[in-house]
Amino acid sequence: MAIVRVALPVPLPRAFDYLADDASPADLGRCVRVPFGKGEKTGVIVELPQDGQAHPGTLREVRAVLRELPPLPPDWLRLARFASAYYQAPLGEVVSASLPPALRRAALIPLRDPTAGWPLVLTESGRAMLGAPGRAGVARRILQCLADNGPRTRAALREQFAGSASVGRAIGDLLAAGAICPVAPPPAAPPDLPALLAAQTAAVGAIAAALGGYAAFLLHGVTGSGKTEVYLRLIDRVLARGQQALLLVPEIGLTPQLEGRVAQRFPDALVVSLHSGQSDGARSRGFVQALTGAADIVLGTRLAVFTPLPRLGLIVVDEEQDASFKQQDGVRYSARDLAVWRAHDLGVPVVLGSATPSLESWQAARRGRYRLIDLPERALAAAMPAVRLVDTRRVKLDNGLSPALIEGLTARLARGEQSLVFLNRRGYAPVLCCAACGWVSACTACSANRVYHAADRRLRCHHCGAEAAVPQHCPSCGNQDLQPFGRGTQRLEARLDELFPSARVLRVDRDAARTPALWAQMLERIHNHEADILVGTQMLAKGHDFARLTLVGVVGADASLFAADFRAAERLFAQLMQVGGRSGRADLPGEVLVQTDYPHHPLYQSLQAHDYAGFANTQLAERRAAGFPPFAAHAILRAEAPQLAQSLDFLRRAASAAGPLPDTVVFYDVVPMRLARRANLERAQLLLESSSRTALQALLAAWLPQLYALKAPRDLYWHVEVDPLEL
DNA sequence: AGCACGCCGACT
DNA sequence: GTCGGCGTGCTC
Repeated sequence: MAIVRVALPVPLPRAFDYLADDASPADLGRCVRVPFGKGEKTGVIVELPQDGQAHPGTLREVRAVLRELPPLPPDWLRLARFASAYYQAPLGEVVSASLPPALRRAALIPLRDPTAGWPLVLTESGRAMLGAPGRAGVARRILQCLADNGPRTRAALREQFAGSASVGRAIGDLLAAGAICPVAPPPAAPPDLPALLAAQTAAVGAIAAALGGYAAFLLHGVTGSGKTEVYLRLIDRVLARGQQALLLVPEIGLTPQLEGRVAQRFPDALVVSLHSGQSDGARSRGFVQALTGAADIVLGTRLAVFTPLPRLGLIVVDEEQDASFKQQDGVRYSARDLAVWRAHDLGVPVVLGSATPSLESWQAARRGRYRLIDLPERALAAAMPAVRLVDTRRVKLDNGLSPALIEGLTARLARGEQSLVFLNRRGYAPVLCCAACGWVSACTACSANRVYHAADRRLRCHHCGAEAAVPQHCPSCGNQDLQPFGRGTQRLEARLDELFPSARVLRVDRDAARTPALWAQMLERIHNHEADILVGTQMLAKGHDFARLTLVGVVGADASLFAADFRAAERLFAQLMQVGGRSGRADLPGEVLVQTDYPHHPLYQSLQAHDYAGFANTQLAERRAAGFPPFAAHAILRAEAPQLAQSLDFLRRAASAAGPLPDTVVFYDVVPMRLARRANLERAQLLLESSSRTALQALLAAWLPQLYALKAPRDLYWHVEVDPLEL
């Protein structure tokens, strides 16, 4: 009787052994259903131990092995193992975080839909995971129609299939699977007609020459320099070699155009999208298509780095500096770093693309660990936008708007062009105050203030989501005079409406674009020029081409200039470059107005000169002097509990459990977190720093078992984060 | 994480 | 006399 070692989705730092009468080495990487405690769980066979190990005679038997799907390939298991070891997370947790939810829960009764050719797996509830037969039928007809007539939008498909009851849901499936596009794709620039820039050609050549072996490239190209075109050309080469390509993007929901562009560019390839916003079925289908090798291109967010790809030939990480590549709960991995490891492990090239690379990647390029490729010019003859710094110390601001910005907006309106006012703070005002007694709209569950939302007259905590109606009078002293303090997008929107009564002002933030449908609708309105002035946050900064947008006004950027976080400047620079890049992308020249009290600050000076390298090198010098990443490695142990004392106590005991420290590793003091209380939990942390990543890893590996052994209250949660982005 | 077992307060 | 609080311990 063979023994299999199974990784299970439980927060225990070990795998579990089971008996399996017919298991063979071919079952390594297969999903299994096993008894666990009182119940049953689905896991993955990660090893076939030769002996019975520590539990002879006490092993229970595997209930079922899913043999109808190919096993997860060995390189996938290596990746999961590495992530587990590096991020100090149980292998079972990594494995279950990598599997689509439906596959994790699947009762492992495989079927095959002979007509669609899609493997189906029945879930426990009896629902077919990859779409019920009725829906699959409709979906097939839609796909056939697409094949016959070329890409269609959702609206066009609705019209064509009017009367079919399940067409809406089938379209939803297809959208979620990335087979069709929610927004009409922009007319593709004919790939050969404005010919490629010389720099693009060189980039494609250099990277393509490396196909077939490991090489890491940092593709540094300003917004609009044509990085995407380089990726597409490379993918083309990869497909020609009979291989699969993996393209990781920050937030796929924000860039539906890319899905359309990829699908349109490779009509004969199977393009699969993977992101957390998808339905179970769609995600599972994409995962299975990748695993079987049916998918040619996988386009996905951070979780897609774990997609099994038997023919993988190239990994691309677009906007590699983006913080959303870092998983912030559960297994706290960096998809970008795992992508590099995976490429190295598999012997394929990896391309990290960015206009403003992370300082980690920039330093790696300076040291020659990554090969730097520059795309210095904007493609399509569009010039870089002119950046103007508006000194706000000597001018009177109108609700935060400088005369220069108001003038700029007026001029754009007169010319029929679009403007964007960027303010990274949603709501009307960040806090409501009582003028008489000093009461502020504090959150009862967090150490933060609740934001005043004028649109629905609510006070809302942006950290825990708690909300309440705006009080009629001060809850503390009864005074009726409650003042909004500070500025958010809603307040700017209101003022712009007053200032420009004839303009169509459109606010685009997470509140206004709550759902994907609303967001898509807003994008459509912007593209159709049904808005003159956009007021937006972050959301609007990423990867959108708005042809008639020629002015970007930046308001309130100074706030992050002197923030305590040592990465604040890096993030601000990237954000401003990114949002500035929205200006003037087509034939119209663009302008960026940055309002600031510190026009001579080096960050703004570099921004004005479009000098990323200058900024990055200055920052790196400071980081080196301070002994911060990338010249040191960080890890954080965090604890949260109802009482701060419990969290602090746990961390102090954890620190002593580590015993005497090697002199390469420093433990900082146990401190409450910056936002100490969140959702009624008191949080504290312990920062570890080392000049040697290896030493830090060794210490963590030895320390973790001690942490698991520590006694802690039932309601205390702790986790380790390796390479944290925020301290 | 679930889910047991296991000892101390307010109820039919 | 029981139902139920959550403290401690285990899951191949």
